[in-house]
Amino acid sequence: MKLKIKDEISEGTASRVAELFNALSDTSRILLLVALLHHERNVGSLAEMARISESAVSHHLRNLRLLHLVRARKQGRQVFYRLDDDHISDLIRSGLDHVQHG
Amino acid sequence: MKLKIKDEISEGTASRVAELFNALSDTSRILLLVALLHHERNVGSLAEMARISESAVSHHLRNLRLLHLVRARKQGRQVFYRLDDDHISDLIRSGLDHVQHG
DNA sequence: AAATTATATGAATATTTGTTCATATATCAA
DNA sequence: TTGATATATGAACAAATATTCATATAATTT
Repeated sequence: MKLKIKDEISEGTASRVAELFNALSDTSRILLLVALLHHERNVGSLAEMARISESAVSHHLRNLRLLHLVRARKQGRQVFYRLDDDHISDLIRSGLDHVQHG
Repeated sequence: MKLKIKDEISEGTASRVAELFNALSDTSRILLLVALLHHERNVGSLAEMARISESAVSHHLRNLRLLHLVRARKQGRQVFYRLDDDHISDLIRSGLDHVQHG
């Protein structure tokens, strides 16, 4: 079902939307989030997949956590991350879709 | 229909997805794009709605045009902009939706 | 307890980028 | 043609930010 959306929104709302998309506006973070589309993964595994240092991954995950895009689960000394909800994966899928086909 | 997406993509693909979302990662550009959700509008009207200078609007529109997010139509000395396709409005709607409800 | 492993954090740096200002181009009016 | 209007563009500056490096914390192993 497609909701109707006013063609004028508050600057505050616009700013929050921008903030959300901004979290998706970095190559490394896209690699991280795509890696989380199906399974949860720990930081080390994510670092490998995005080919950046674990420190860099940790910084990214912190931002993603603050925006509620990912959730953390600690198990022993590892921390497993997963996408916070289905809406996030839909957004990522839409972006991928737009780039690959449409 | 939900497509299955591999949980590992090339860095090139990730970079293009990031570039797409990056275009949506600025408050002014969100205000501009939301203003275009229903009607096409000229630059002056867009500047009013986003409350930034026409020059700033023009710079933003240039980037959005290069990424094929908006299309321009010249009529007399005015230039009317509209969203390039439905996929774009879906993305914006999803972002708004995520911020306002979900 | 000491050493090792996994992750987090703060500071510093380099790069990117949004806006402004000045100026350019194009179209219309007088 | 001259002047006014609408939009575009380039340079410059300030602000935001991704990564690295060094260090900290927490959990496990020896």
